[in-house]
Amino acid sequence: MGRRLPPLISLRVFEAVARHLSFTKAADELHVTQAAVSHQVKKLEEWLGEPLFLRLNRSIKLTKAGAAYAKPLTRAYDLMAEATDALLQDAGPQSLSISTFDSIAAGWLAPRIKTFQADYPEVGIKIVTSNRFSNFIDNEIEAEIRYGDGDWPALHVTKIADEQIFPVCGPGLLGGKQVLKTVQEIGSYPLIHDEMVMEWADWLEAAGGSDVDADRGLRFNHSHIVIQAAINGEGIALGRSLLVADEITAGRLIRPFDFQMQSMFSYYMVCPKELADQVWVSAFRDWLIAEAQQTMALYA
Amino acid sequence: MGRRLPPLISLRVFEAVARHLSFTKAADELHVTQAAVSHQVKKLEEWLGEPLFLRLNRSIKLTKAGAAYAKPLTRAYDLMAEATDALLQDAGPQSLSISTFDSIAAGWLAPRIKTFQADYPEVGIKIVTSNRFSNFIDNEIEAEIRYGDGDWPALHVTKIADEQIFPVCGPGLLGGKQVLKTVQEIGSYPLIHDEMVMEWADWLEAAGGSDVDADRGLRFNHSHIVIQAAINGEGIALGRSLLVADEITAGRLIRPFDFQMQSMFSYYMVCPKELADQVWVSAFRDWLIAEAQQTMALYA
DNA sequence: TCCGACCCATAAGATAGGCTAATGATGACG
DNA sequence: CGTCATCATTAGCCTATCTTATGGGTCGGA
Repeated sequence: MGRRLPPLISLRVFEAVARHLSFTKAADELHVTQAAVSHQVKKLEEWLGEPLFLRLNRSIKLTKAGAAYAKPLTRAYDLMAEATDALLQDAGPQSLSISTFDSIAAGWLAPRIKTFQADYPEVGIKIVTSNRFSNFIDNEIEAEIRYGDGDWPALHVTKIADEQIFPVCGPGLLGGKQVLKTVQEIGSYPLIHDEMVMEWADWLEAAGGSDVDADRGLRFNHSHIVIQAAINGEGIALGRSLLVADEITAGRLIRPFDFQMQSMFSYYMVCPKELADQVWVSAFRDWLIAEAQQTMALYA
Repeated sequence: MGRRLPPLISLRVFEAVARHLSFTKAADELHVTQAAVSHQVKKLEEWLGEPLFLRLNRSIKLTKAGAAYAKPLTRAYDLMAEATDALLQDAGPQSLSISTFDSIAAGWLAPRIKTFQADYPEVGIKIVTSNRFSNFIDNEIEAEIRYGDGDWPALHVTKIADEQIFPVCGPGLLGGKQVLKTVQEIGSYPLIHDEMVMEWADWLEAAGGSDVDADRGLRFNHSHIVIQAAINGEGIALGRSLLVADEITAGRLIRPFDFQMQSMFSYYMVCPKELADQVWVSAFRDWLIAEAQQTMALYA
């Protein structure tokens, strides 16, 4: 006879519920829905043949049996978590190297990465910028943030965010006006072209301004420089939602016209398939998704 | 940030492997295949990004990290198991009432049940014999062992064993001979008919002895009495594999002719669906299956 | 007293993770 | 050397788990 243990997932869920005294809060902690928690608790109660919670109108209470049960479980899970942390700490100086393009690194990732570092101080994070995709062969990179169509069959791919394309310019450019009423007014200002994004002509057509002359102005192959030029008041550029978010929030860029068009490309995190579930890699992925969601909320 | 815990199933598997220092033995303990264990260990190692075992040729060794990890895990699972046992013990005098026909209770279940009791001394076991199926309405029965076709849609049904039908008789009946060479020789002895099993005529036809007169002899509606009559040398009866196993083992019955025919009915354990996963109910089910398998191994 | 907010339960359907079966690889042991 | 014992790997199935959507019940505020 081995040990007699209930279904482990149910146990874990029960323990979380017992700590929070709330199905909903436990669901948050475990990143599942309240319904899932309800199921698991019910399952455990049936397995034991014994109710663990009293369901009151707007709250729950542990039964006597439930309270007695929860205490050692909390202790057990603490032990596990401690042991896990200890192992992860000791397992040499862990490092996570992330590769991405300059523009993403400078315009979005670098300003945010410290919050990830704060959550996982034991991981050494290295950001490697490169303007070509990594092949992951030499094992020097664990993960890469890519802008593209998501079709990389040999790798583990997770979409981080879609991207919106819209005009941006320095706040002084419009001479007091904050917004343009018609697309056509864009024609009165110099344009800045970014070879990494769509053509102005395409955007203008989608926005209903195909009669505007789309060829005037400066042309760069680097989004970061485009953004700098726009901030400096050189003209109106097509901004990529993720890359201009901070400049807009800080007021260094404004959106003179609010039509936005979704790019055919998106941001993805990729990594070798065998690293997909590694704890730091997936922690980083979760963090990326959450940060991107927060950034993109600006454009909802 | 909640706790950082690996996939729980992988953890549990790892802990078992670490105790046994064997994937195969751990698989036995956990009632899964060796392949499943291999998968889970691999998964955990990938999650942690750290090997836990050294694979030697015919054995494994914990790595330093693995050994340090296993110890607190064992402690954690012990805590859980203790807490679970305590809860199950305290949760009032637990009882398990099992209903079944007289013949099964007397001929097979009763002589074996003490081994179940020994494994689970804290459960009060009650065997209720009845010659009709329980309706499970009054909640006085948790489970029932049925002989039939398995088609009870409102209940949780698990097959326990198929049944073989074959001739049995007391060892003295054949007057020194231990076996009969042909089916036809059965015609020289009195027959005992059991209304709960198939007709002798059907069995004889299947065995190639349709010319034997199948109507002679005593007729009972109770398998237990049929078996007693056979033991007493009253004639040859058709024995049900499960019910005559002990008598055969003890030498009180012999099989004069070794053709056996599978019954169209089997043994099933049924219980209300909501009790199917309750710990004692499923422990009993597991025990039943194991015992039946052992009994049926006689006839393989 | 009616409405909205908050909680947990339940049903139905989708999905992912775990399991199995089969087979391969490796080295030991007789 | 062949055989056995042990762990690894692959592919596919299946079931437990999760989600979405909904409902019922209660409390508090307008």
